[in-house]
Amino acid sequence: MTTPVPPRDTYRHGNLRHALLTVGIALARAGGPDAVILREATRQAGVVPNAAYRHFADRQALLEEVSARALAALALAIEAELARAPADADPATAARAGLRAVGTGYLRFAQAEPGLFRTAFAVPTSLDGPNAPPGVGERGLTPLQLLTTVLDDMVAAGVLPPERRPGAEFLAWSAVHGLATLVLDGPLRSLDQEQIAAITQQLLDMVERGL
Amino acid sequence: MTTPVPPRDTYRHGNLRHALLTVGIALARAGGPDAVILREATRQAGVVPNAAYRHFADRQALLEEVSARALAALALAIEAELARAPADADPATAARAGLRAVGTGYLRFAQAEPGLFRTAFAVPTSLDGPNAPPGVGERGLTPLQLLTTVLDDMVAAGVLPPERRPGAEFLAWSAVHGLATLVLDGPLRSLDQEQIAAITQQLLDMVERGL
DNA sequence: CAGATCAAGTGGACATTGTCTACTTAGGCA
DNA sequence: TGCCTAAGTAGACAATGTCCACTTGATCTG
Repeated sequence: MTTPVPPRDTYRHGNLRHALLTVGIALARAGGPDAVILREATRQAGVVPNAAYRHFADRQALLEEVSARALAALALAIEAELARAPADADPATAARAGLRAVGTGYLRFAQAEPGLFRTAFAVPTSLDGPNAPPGVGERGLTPLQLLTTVLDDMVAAGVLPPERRPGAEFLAWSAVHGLATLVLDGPLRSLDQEQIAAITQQLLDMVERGL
Repeated sequence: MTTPVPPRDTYRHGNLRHALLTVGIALARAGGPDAVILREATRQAGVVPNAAYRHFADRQALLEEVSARALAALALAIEAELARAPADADPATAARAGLRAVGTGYLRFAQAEPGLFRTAFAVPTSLDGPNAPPGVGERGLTPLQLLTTVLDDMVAAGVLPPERRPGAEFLAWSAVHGLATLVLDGPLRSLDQEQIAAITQQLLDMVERGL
């Protein structure tokens, strides 16, 4: 796995921070958060281990940045699914489709990029709050914000009673995130893609009905 | 953290395997799966690191055993909550209460024992299948089996339409497990116990309505 | 009851990782 | 032209998991 890199001829690397991030993402993609090894990253960047400390306080700092990128990738996947949602004339139908799109995008991403998905949630402080900036997609929204938007649309379309709106994002998120976990690391690990797609629909039915 | 232990006077430890398991559980309790350090366990058992290899193939094997015990603790917590459920005369009400009890017990345990909870799900192959035995509570059932039972009761009581029964355990589980994750490591980390209790009720409402 | 056997512990070693404290190099500004 | 300083390098340390060879002594046999 230690891809050897042609020795630099310049003393300066040029863009080590970016290089470490790129390698870090690749490592996370391939093996999840634990695979983000500082020394391995510097190795692949063609640099001595300590050089990393000029750009990141420690391994944790690198991991947090990588995690933020992973979260951004998730946001992008959700946005893509949202864009694919049928532009129904009926706002109620459209709003419901939006919620399903968010859930579907979330779960698709978890399956397609398990390493990144795990990495996105490996660092506790990377979902909201003060350090949100990097974890966003093209619209500049985090996954949570995308979900929030869709739920607001549902209230506006009269599909979700306003008194049930507060906290609804966490209920929907719990369901979808939980399923992702069970599918990735839990007892549903051995299901094939069709089965997962089926249970995803079932879950989204439950959420839609129950919210 | 390295509690020194009085030096043994016997060459044989007597019950090293059990001792390592006990220490391992304590470590997991205090710091989650990553805190289950093989060397630390042997240290606290008053034994040289390699001695562990007479009882466990490697660190992973120890972790798996500890994980199974953690799962058993979770099963116990659920059973306790189930036992506390009001023995209603109406089977429909009782069945619904059962489902809520399972969810409540699950989430209470996650809050009360975050280290054990994380450890229970740290090893992918410890929920079901061939290696189930150790992960059970007093009734000899795993958490999943407890949930399954409650759902069957709901069908029997006419609270859950039979056609919605297949796969229902994974839907309910997803929701509850997802919330536990969000509360433990996600954006709901900063909620106090009351707020968590409130959102738990909301989530269980959703599940009950949506299943 | 002497002695062999063999599971259970010990000792020492190795590679890997994160991280610390100097030291060196060279890009860009005075 | 020459210095300042950010960016890399060198070398070291402690910790971890794990391997191999050696020792110890409880138990089972002749």
